[in-house]
Amino acid sequence: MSRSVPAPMADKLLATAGELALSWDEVRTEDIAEASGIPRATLYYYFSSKDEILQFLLTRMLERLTDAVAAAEDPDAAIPDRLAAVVRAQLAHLGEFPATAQLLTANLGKAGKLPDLAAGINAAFHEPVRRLLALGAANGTLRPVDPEIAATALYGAVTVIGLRSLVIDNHLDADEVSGQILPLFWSGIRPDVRP
Amino acid sequence: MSRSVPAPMADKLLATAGELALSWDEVRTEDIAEASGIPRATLYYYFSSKDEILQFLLTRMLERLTDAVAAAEDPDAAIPDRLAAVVRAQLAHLGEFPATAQLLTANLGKAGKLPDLAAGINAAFHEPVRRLLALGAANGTLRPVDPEIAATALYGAVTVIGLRSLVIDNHLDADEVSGQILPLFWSGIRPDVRP
DNA sequence: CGCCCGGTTGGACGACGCGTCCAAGCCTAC
DNA sequence: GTAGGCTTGGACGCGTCGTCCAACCGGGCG
Repeated sequence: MSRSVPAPMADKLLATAGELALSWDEVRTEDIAEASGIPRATLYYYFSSKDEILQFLLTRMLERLTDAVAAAEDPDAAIPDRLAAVVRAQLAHLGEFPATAQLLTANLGKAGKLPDLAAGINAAFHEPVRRLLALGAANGTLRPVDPEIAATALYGAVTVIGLRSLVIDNHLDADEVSGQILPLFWSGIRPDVRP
Repeated sequence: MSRSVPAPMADKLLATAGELALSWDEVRTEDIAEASGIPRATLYYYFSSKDEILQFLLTRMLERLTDAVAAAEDPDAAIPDRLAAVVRAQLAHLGEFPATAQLLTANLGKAGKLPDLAAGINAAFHEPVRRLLALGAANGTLRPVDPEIAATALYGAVTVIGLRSLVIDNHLDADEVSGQILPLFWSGIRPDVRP
């Protein structure tokens, strides 16, 4: 169990994530200390292991994303628009904090064993989409599909396309990318019927 | 550079992947030795590092998948059917070799830095889908979408849904899962127009 | 037969990073 | 001024990786 981390230290850590290697076991505690300016002994005063530092970075990132998604949604708008807003907010977050986002996917092996991280991914990515898909199916503004499956598919598509954009282009334009993903999921790949 | 691995040793290693922890840095070389029956000294005779063993496992897995995908495709069938066959073959492979598939995604951080692994993922997952999407768009059997984006989206959706099925249900029925993914991508989530 | 040579193996070893511990310093509150 | 909590440097034990070597095995060849 870690002591509650003082805000300035949390900021330093989150700000420093970009300078660390992607594969967490190639990051030495001394690297974290150097990059963040927090000495090793102090890190171990607050965290009981290196993996707990990773967990801290990732849960903080997911909490912020969960909040950003909630803020992006206009409860009065039509479901398809709300869904678009959620996806755009998720992509915008990937673009804003690329380092932690890549840390998450690069270390899914560790992350998968931490229950609260799985819950965080669910709260930030899966659940907001699943809810809207179910609502839309119920009121007829979306075609009825299995919301569980479709939400998972969107999660996979959004994160993989987002990370691909980050890796290849080294940046991510949320409007541009969501403008590519959403029409694909909206209309599918069935050819338009000729009238 | 690793010596060419004798076939019996390769088989032992691939067969043993399921007994190893998901996070590669939690796997000790001694664990690999015990699980596979190949002594540590012999492993280091063929591989120059633990990561090279991981790379070997993953590239072999991706090569098999690439072959399976090529075999599943009937060049005379219609593009949408060929696309469905490709996706089904990918899911079937995830179901058949769940351990290596999970190893791949759990250690993307290491895998991402190895160029031939990235190429392997492309050859097994991305390229076959991209090609069909482009062909279908050209001959009108698929709605024209950016094949690059759509192939990436399908890759994300297929792997994430496949792994979710493996983790939750502990098995994967390729027909069932492809029967859920394909209609979603085929028709999208736009509500059907009332005539 | 005796030799060579490549593969196989056990065991020892150095390097290195993690996590622990302690003692000294510092600051604040009382 | 003193007590208690935070901060830090430095040293240490421990486990794992990767290396090395010497011994062994078995087949091919002169």
